[in-house]
Amino acid sequence: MSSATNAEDGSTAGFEVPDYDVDATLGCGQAFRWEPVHGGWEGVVSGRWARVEATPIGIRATCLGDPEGWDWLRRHLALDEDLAAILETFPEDPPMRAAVAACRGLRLLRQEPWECLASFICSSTKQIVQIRQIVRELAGGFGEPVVAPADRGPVHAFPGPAALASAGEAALRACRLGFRAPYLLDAAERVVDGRLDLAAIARMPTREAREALMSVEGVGPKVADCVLLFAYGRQDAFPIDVWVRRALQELYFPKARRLTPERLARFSAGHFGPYGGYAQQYLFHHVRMRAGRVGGTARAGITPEPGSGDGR
DNA sequence: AGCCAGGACTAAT
DNA sequence: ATTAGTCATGGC
Repeated sequence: MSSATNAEDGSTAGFEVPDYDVDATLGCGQAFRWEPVHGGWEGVVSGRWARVEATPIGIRATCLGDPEGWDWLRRHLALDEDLAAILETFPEDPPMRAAVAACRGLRLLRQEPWECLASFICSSTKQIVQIRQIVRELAGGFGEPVVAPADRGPVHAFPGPAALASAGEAALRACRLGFRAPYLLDAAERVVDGRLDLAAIARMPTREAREALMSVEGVGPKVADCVLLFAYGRQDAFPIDVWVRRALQELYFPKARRLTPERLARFSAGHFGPYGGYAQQYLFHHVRMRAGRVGGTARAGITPEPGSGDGR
């Protein structure tokens, strides 16, 4: 930390961080509660409202109340991660190089497991803007109020499993969850009654942790990998969604007719190295930016389609 | 109006 | 062990 100021009702601190792209990190679809406000990003971390802005040498953060050393935010934002060392492990191929060139400074967050699991249960066959909407409604409906600047309107923490378990399926469906409502309910009930121990998962080998997560209804391989990667720091976990699947096919298997999920998973695990999940997020964000799906509406005619010949 | 979305589940081969 | 149908909902 290079500087800090403390007012009666809030604190601001500057952090020197090389290669930190705030927009890419908070807007790339790994987390759903950070929102762009007045040139910065605002969200709720560990029950606290926080604002983050990019500076020439790193980031500036603001919170209300006692920041208590900022470890909660430093950990969430992964400020201590050696990004350069991670990027060096990426494979030296043209698609990977292009992705890193396009969004260097993107970092994986360290999210709270329950919020991450619940959010990605809501994510299946939903657009990111809709996921953000669902998560916002869940927080507003069932989350604890959080102290925030008065002009922001009411801000709520993401609701804990007990709050969602007691909400009932109908109330969850009212948040536009659709068929995912019973899935989220199942997850909440498992955490509440102990069948799913989110703290124990942190200590499990990745394979075992993945199985434990997939015991929840509505949690398949992709959602489990997202939680392993975004919340549990298993940076070799490689979520394959429709965007990543298309990117892999177009960029690495332009001739292949169709590849089974198992074959793509095997290729990814072998090709992208110990930080494959990190590489995956670079590919994901790169193709979505290229398609105009980040920070606005899609531009006509650029949406990637299989066989459109953009890859090489 | 029709297609698609950071999928997973189920039933039928 | 693979494959199609189904599930809500909203953006484009």
